[in-house]
Amino acid sequence: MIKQKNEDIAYEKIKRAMMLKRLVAGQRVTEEWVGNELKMSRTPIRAAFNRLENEGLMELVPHRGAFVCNPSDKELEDVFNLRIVLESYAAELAVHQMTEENFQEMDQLLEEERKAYEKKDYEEFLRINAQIHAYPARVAQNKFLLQEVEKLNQWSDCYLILRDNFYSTPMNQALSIPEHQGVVTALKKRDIAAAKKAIEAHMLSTLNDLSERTSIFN
Amino acid sequence: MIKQKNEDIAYEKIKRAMMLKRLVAGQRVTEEWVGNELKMSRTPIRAAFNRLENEGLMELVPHRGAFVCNPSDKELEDVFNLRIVLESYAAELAVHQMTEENFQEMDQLLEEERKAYEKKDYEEFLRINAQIHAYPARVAQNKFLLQEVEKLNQWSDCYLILRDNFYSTPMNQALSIPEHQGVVTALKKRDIAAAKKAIEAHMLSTLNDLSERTSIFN
DNA sequence: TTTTAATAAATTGTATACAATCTTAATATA
DNA sequence: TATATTAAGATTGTATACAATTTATTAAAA
Repeated sequence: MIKQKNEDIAYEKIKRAMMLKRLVAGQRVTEEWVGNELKMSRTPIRAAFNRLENEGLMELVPHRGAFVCNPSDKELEDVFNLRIVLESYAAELAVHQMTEENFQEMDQLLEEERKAYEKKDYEEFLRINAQIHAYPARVAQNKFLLQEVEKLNQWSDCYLILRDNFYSTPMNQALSIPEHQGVVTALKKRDIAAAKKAIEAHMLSTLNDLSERTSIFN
Repeated sequence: MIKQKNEDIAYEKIKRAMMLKRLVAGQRVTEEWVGNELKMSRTPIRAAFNRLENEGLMELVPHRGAFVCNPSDKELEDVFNLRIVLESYAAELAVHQMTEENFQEMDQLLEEERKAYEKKDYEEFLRINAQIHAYPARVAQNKFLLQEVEKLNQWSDCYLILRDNFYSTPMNQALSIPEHQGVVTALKKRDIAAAKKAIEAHMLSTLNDLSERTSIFN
């Protein structure tokens, strides 16, 4: 059992606070305040802030404080479009490398996703969702690609939640299960065109759902 | 004039030391040692190390030290292939947004690149090279895409230099000038297929040159 | 009243001291 | 000699004190 560093714990807890909306978009937080909340000194908090800034989840303003990111519609669109490009590329690389074992693992992830949905365990659902999206990049074994796919996925989760748009209702999760299934089916057929189409459709479906929810009448 | 933070200065200087091969691939460096060299305390050095690790230029091993990255052939290939994907996508987004002014700016960058080559100012050459590669992503105004394109470009530079493969001789720089020209020409014609082809060809030409130089007989 | 200047407060940026952890070397034991 | 144990050293990880910088407040002047 390796002991986790405080700066890692701080990073995780701040991100989780965003996911649970205990920190809201645009909110100002200071190193001292978070340090008191987490009962740590400012040193590890500072390291965590830097990491979060680098990942686009916080904005650091010198001598003023740190701010939880407040993503615009444009930024969300940009991220989703980039995810389409990267995950499609990952699928292209992976499609001829996937073994029977890989397909079994993907099926199991889909199964676990379904269970998490039924249990209404949204944090678990998001965790598995991230694994599914990153799976082709993992098979492709391009670590730079994998890192970026995982990072953008995390961005998406935080952004959507901070904007109150997603996973607040379980409806959207229900939809994504068959869409994930569709991607896996295409990969099994080694049909890269179909896989890309399914990835793009799934990503846009998520994004569109978002646009609807953004309406003030929802 | 905004005063730069020590952690930013440290970050820049460490990266520059890599570019000038004062730090070599795999070399071990400690926070204390770098702090003494740069006449700073460990605090800003530590922040710089974290940033460099996040960008893949260093590897941090708890309680053992930090190591300058030692990229493998596979990693270099992976990065260049990813750059093809991202810069092609950027070109696709930018191709119909580029104005006459944009084209003039690109031409000017090409001109400056030529001058830097003639002056044998390699640091300047690399700086302009980075601007040229990032230009379409900048026009596309997807800040996530731009950030990633710039980051991968920097990786490439450091990796190539750490492996003694590039820009040690001016030959490779001479080659890339007409290749850059080719990309710009295609963009001017709004010919996205040609632009993508030119981008891919340029990237692979750089990578191939690398493979040749990797031979122990060179 | 509005603008300007000076001062105080808040916050980050940095240095330093100390604690925890890992590595290495020395020592003891089989 | 080989292996296990222990201790010492080196290095990062964390807390804290202080410096530098920015913002907010107050007071003064126009």
